[in-house]
Order: sequence, then C-alpha cells, then structure tokens
Amino acid sequence: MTIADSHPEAETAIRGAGLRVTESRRAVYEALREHPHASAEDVFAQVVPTVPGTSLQSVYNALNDFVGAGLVRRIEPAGRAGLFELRVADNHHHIVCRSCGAIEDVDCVHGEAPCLQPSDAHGFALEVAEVTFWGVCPACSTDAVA
Amino acid sequence: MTIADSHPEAETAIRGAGLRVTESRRAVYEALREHPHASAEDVFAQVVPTVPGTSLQSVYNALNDFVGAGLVRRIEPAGRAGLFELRVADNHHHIVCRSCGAIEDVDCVHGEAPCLQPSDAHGFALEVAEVTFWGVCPACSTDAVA
DNA sequence: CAGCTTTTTTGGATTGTTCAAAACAACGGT
DNA sequence: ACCGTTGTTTTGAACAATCCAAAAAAGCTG
Repeated sequence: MTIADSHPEAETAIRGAGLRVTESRRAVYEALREHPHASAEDVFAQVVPTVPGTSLQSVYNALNDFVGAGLVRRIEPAGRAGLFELRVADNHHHIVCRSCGAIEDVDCVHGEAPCLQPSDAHGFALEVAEVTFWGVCPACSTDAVA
Repeated sequence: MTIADSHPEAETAIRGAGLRVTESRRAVYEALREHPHASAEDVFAQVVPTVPGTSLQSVYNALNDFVGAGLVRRIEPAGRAGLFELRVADNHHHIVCRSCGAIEDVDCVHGEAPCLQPSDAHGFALEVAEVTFWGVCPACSTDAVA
C-alpha cells in the first residue's frame, strides 16, 4: 500500500486546495481529525512519531497553508495559543472551560455568518460574529465539589 | 495642587480597589480613560512622558493588578496583543476592523452575562458569552472604494 | 525522468508577556 | 512628623508562540 492510499480523504482535501501532497501535510491533517482543537505544538507532538524528522516549523507552515486555502480554521481563545480545527464551512462557536481549558464546539443557532447583529455596528461592514462561551466543564465542576 | 487632587477619580478607584495609589498607577488609569482599548505598549507610551522613569514592566504590573481587582477588563482579539479597558461592569462586546484593527464597543442587547445561550452547553456551567464582531470600519471601506 | 516550483529544514529573530530579587515608596500608627 | 511594615517599582533575564529567510529536498508536469 502506498502512502497515498492510506489517507485518501486528507490527500483529496489537500490536493483539492491546490497544495502539494506531502507526508507531513497529510499527518497534520490527520492529527486535526483526531484532535479537533489542537495547537501547533499538539499537532507537532502527534505528527513526529509517525513522520520522524518533521519540524515544528513545517507544522506551522502546513497549518498556515491550510488556513490560507480554507481547509482549516484558526481560533484563539484569550490567553491561549492558536488552535486549529477542520470544521470550517459552518459558522460554529466554542465553549471553553476556564478551569482546565477543555473546548467543545457549539453549533450556531442561525445557519450562517454573521449569526448575530450588533446593537450598533458603528458603520462597520459586518462580516462575522465570533462567539466564545466561557464556563466550567462537567469534569471540573465535579472536582470542585469533591 | 497636589498630585492626588489632579486625578480624583483615578485615585478613588484605585484606593477603593484596595491598592496603593502611585503616580504610575494613576497615569495608567488615566491613559485607559483616554484610549479605551489600549495595549500595554500603548499605555506605556502614554504614561512615560508624564511619569518619566516608568517601566513597561510597571505598566504590566498595574494593568494586571487592576484586572485582578476588577477595575479593568482585558480583551484579546485573535492575533492581537491584549487590550485593556475601563468599562467593566456591563457585559459589552466589541467590533474589530479586520483591516486597520480599529475597535469599538458594542452594547450588549441583553443586560447581563451570559447574554447568549449556547445551543448545546455540553454540560458546562456557563458563565459568560464573549462576542467579537469582525468587519471593516467606515474609514477602511472608503479607502477600498477610492 | 528532468526540470521547475513548492515544501521542508535549519537556525535565528521577534513580539508579548512573565518571573524574581533588590531598591524603593505608600500609608497607618506612634 | 517620622518609622516600620508591606506593597510597588525597577532591572534584568527568561519564556512561549510565532514568523522570517536561505539552502536543501522533494512533488509534480510534461
């Protein structure tokens, strides 16, 4: 089996975005599939074992190229490193645990951006509304009680 | 006129938060009054001329102390340095120009946090909903047309 | 498979922010 | 008005996340 055969979807996505298919890019894509809100370091840690010799810089390159090509979305909850996710078409939001940092997707109630209207847009041409919910995740609530 | 007399509100606010009143803290507070969405560097640049010898570190100290005391709120639009503002009691939001970075406050339609409910909170104990609107400000729209 | 172009590697630079120790200053009590 | 305690500032260094640039390597098109 060739490398290409083992990850058909990643290959298709990458090639379809007009990017060359390389082992690291495929691995980066797969890493995001497994960990939907991963930092560059997270991705790197996941990629290195399967594609030895990959550099952190390459992971950044791949992630930035993916973002540029619209394959990946980058989010950045306050006080955290940038996180990357494959869900890109829908305008969804996130809920972040202010205790442990866990992140979950939250579907947007309204289908498309901007899913929300500002009370006063100050003349801005509005494009998207980014919503981040902050709270405490179930695991951390339990810990606090215990 | 004493130093204290010249900035009565800042003094009151700082002392009321249980913090000692110093020249740099007063200047930091005043800087935020004049520039409502300033970075630490911005504040520093504004403070130095009036309180020479102030260090950037002191500005960070003051800002962090203020945030800790609830006098100041820190926001962090994706891809930007942290910004500080005095409006802290109301749960308001922001609209950011994706071209020039200009920021305006947007009043929250609902009075208090969380002003928005996630479609599925995944069991999280929800605390606040942080909304960032992205768009293009009037000045940048005009430039684009010209 | 040959060559052009993109990607990766390597090494360094940069920005924003924090840490820690020593010098200093605010302020409540005498 | 001064003093001592305790909080604050300074200084200098460290840090994390990210980007830049040149040379080496690899993907893809004909």
